[in-house]
Amino acid sequence: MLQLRLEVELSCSLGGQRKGYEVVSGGRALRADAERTVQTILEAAERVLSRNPAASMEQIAEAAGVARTTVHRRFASRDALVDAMTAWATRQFATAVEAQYSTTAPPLVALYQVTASVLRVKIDWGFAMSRASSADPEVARVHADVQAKCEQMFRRAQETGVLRPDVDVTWARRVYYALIHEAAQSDGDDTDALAALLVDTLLRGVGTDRTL
Amino acid sequence: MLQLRLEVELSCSLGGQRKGYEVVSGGRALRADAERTVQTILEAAERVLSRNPAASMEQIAEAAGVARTTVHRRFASRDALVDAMTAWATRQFATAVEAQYSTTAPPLVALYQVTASVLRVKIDWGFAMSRASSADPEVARVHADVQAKCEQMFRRAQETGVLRPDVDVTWARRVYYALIHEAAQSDGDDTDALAALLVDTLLRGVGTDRTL
DNA sequence: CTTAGTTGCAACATTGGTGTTGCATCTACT
DNA sequence: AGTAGATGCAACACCAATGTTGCAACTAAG
Repeated sequence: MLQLRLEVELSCSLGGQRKGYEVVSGGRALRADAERTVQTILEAAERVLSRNPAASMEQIAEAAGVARTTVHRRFASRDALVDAMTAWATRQFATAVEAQYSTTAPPLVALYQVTASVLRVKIDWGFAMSRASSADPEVARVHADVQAKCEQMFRRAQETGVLRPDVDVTWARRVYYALIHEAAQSDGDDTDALAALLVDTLLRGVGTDRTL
Repeated sequence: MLQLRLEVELSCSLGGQRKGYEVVSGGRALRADAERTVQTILEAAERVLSRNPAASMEQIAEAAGVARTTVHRRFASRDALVDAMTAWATRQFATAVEAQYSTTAPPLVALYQVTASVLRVKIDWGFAMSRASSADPEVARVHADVQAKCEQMFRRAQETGVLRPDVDVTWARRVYYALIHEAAQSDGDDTDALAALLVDTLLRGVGTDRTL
């Protein structure tokens, strides 16, 4: 809880916007309990929508333990709610990447650390993060930015001789994203082990060396 | 067109059911032009729903170039339409696998051929195929069946020394599926090259041999 | 304590999608 | 050519989800 509020302010200063989520109230500060309610709703929405993207506001409200009217009081519309989720998740995502990404660390170390960090976010905010093509230009910018960073990292890995020189960097990134998506569906909670498995698979594949 | 009808009959004999799609007409044979309309609708639905899963019947009908009422005449409900798509795609899928799968061919050859074959179906029927958890038990059976075949193939590959003995077969299959999903999003039409790239990535990864 | 903010509840209006029907027109098949 | 089947169109009923409002009860914060 405390951590969440911290992240809000952190990301607000990063994003340069007043509030991450689109609340109905046109800019007035929310009382502490209301702020908590907003978070509860966002988390419930993620939980419900990741299972059923067509779920109704009623189901989301129920999962959050609030009345449907409360949801509508905090989010102007269904779209606004989803946009808020996307914005929130995107900021978590950006924070996770920025905390681990480094152009100076050895590519392999950077890759492993970023992977573990991103996996944690992806597991909790899978639905919201899958909406990279959002109406919010800020969200699009962050995703494009991270994607660029990712390919840059792979290029550097290629120069260092970690990645094969004959593989297309874009393809490598797509494979990486696909593996993250798949790994995030796992049930265990050991994200470090998961990240290790993921990176190992990404680099070595599942075959023996003498293959082909 | 001709090929489509052929496949229908082929799969009907395989599946053991009267009709693949759930038409409204309770069992009467459709006139040839109506049969074509059904196909057109299924293809349009796939095209539209793969872009927007929440698209309306109106949009589907428009994409198919028919009136909305016609869609409702052929499919009892929205669910029935989607189920029909799933059933159809699943049969294409099963056919593609069965045509290429072999327990006698070298695992690597089998893997490559199945991949290319499945990719072709997946590119055209991505939405319908993503609905593996269908109400239709036949669909679930086929998917479970293919999945089992897949893991069996990987086990065999492990025994032959093509797959590393320390990788979990289930994980290998999940990675394989994830790569197919990702590769199917590509735009080019050279499925053979795509399959080659996919299998190469699956087995060798994107890293150099000396990695780790 | 006081007040402004928050919430639940009940009731309501609205809307977009779904599914149905009747009829006129057209067409595949015999 | 004749007929059963297929389609388009307009009109309708229906419903579930969305979004709104007023009010009473509660509570965080000064």
